[in-house]
Amino acid sequence: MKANTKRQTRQLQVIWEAIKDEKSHPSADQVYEKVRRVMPSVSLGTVYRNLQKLVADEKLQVVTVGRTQRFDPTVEKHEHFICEACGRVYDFFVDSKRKIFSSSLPSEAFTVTSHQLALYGKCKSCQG
Amino acid sequence: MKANTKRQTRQLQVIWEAIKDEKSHPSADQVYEKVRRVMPSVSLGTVYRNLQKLVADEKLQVVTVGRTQRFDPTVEKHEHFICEACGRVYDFFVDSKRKIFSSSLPSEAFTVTSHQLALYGKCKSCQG
DNA sequence: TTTGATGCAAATCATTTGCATGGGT
DNA sequence: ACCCATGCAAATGATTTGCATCAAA
Repeated sequence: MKANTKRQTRQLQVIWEAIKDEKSHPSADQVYEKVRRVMPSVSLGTVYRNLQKLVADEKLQVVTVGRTQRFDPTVEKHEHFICEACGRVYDFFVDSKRKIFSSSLPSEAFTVTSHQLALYGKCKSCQG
Repeated sequence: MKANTKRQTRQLQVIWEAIKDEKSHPSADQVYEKVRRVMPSVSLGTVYRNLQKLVADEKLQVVTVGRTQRFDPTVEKHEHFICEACGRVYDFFVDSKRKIFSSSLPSEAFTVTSHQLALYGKCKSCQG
């Protein structure tokens, strides 16, 4: 907790506690509902603002599914599999990315700073 | 023009004309503005509905940039480079994708039906 | 005490939808 | 004539923001 985070408020602590071990890639609203249980007076705006801070501090990553941002406490570089049946998001790791990307750029004049790879399909719980 | 498209309306024709040779990956609103010039009475809702039809008919592809859908008349499978400085979107093609993806799935129990790869950075017009 | 953070509500942005009317077929 | 498509406006969903007040430092 540093950089963009200037004050250690109780709501920031509670929000971080609510998401730090989440594997479900919750939306801001889902985080809000979870935080509400322990701090009913929290506001949705505060949840949004603190999630932004955590992202800026690189304690969270964002995955966009449809029109909704979802938050992932796994910050190591990784990719996502999005189940089109149930909406669940799964993390997975690829090692051989670097060479793939650098060999297929539109031109050397393009500087790549990041990338995003998402696979869509049916997860194992939704087969059949 | 078939499948989901049941009627050949003038607005559908005009909307298709407006986007079919576009390289700029316009948003619905940008298509609307362009269509308005030739058909001032068109409504934004109609533009949205017809863009959806064209996507369903596989005459257009969607690229999501931030919270906004952008439309691409290039329907062959390809990837996107998104310039974080100017917002422009560039198409590019990768051949060796298949082997990469199939070798890095979370598990064989996951069925992948599509994927989306986007590179972010600075395009050649925005260097320096 | 100072000033960033909060709660609340209103605002914004992109997109969708309900409904009466219009226009393809 | 049928009934899908349109124009319009209101509704929706996600997220942001203005502002008076509160509480970390």
